[in-house]
Amino acid sequence: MAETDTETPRERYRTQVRAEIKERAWEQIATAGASALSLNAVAKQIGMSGPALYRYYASRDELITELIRDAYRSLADTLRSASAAGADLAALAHTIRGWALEDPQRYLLIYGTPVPGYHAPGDITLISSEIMAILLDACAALAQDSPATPFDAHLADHREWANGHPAPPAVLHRALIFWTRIHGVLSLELAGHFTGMGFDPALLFTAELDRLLAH
Amino acid sequence: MAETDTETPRERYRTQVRAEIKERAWEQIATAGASALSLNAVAKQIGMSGPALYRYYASRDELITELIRDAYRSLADTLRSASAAGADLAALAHTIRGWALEDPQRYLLIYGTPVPGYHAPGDITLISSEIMAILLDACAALAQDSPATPFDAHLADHREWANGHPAPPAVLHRALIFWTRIHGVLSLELAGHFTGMGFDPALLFTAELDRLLAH
DNA sequence: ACGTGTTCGTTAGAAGTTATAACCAAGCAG
DNA sequence: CTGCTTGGTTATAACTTCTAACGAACACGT
Repeated sequence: MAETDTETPRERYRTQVRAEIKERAWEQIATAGASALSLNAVAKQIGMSGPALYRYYASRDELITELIRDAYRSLADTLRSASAAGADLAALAHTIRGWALEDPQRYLLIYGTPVPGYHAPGDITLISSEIMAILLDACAALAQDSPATPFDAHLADHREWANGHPAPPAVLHRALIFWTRIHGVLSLELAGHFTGMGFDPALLFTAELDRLLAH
Repeated sequence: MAETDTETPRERYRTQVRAEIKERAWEQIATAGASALSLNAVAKQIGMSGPALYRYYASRDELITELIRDAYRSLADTLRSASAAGADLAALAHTIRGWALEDPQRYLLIYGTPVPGYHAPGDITLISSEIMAILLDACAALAQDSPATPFDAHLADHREWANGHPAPPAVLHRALIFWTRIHGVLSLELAGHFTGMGFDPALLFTAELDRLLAH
């Protein structure tokens, strides 16, 4: 392990502390949710008192934004490496579910209820479109003959979000419903709305995935 | 308007104040989300100072639970009256969407990210199953020939959640995917994940609904 | 090797929050 | 009219985020 050594010890220390802060923050979020994240508690767990933490993050919101960014980054990386390993759309779906179950609050931090005023910084929407690009590729690789719907026509005129991806409207449509259906089952499962209903959420998930791939 | 007059003026006043508290609480939630609901702010808006509010709700959580209950109640009532007016599954879907867009935070309060520890009291799950019953009825009314899936077989053995509804497994399955798909599109729309993508969420919603009804 | 200046941590404090305790006034009943 | 229940008040405790002021430790240029 050599180089990238233009790091002063000060900078090394700083990034390490920032990492530990995020570490502890994730622990809190995992057990109590993002709304219960307390900077004070994080600071005390690390062993420094309260306001010291503001040397590393300007505000609670900035820390949370960083966590959201990391979560997106993690999902994008996971999907990209799965895709590079030859995963098809079905495999990607299971990859997403596995990633979500690994840390439900991390998924919910991204796709859960946002605070009404919040606007993600630009680089985050960039990662989000990286994810979308992977999904679009996987959908495009799937040769399928869906009848053209009115919404397909609408998408032909509104494809900015595809970021120049050359897929035909039907593929764009497929990527969207892949997203919404996966999220529909997954978010209800993670939010606990299936608990006590008796059936196995995993089976519902794969059943829904099968339907998506069938038609 | 007569009777049910076994109400003492004290009780009348009490229920009226409780109603106003909820009123103001909804206003706050609608603009800033449930996590930003402040009992103090609500109390001041009503004109009484802070702790007076604890005569009416034992805690912030109790107030929020009551709001969740009211939200469920409102959705169930809306669906029931729509159903009574002859609405089919498609109409119910649009009813749900209309209800959600009317006050997005109200929908998200029910189906959004929960706090990890939270368990809804029994009477709320009761309302929830009332909603499910309406959906099951609407799905049962729709004669459809879906090929039996493995998940259908699983549902045949795990139908407790249907609360004794006599629908066959395929109908149970249809009700579930109706729920998850509607929620998938709707929650992403309400959370703002479609903003800036260019297409019209309403068209995606109806397209997804059409697919659901087609197969 | 020695100032100097940036950085990091501390404590103090302001302005919030939920929630409890103690107290007082007003309403309702015997 | 006496008293009890109820609804409001203020004071306080224990939190929260976040700013300010100060001190110490470190890195760097001379």
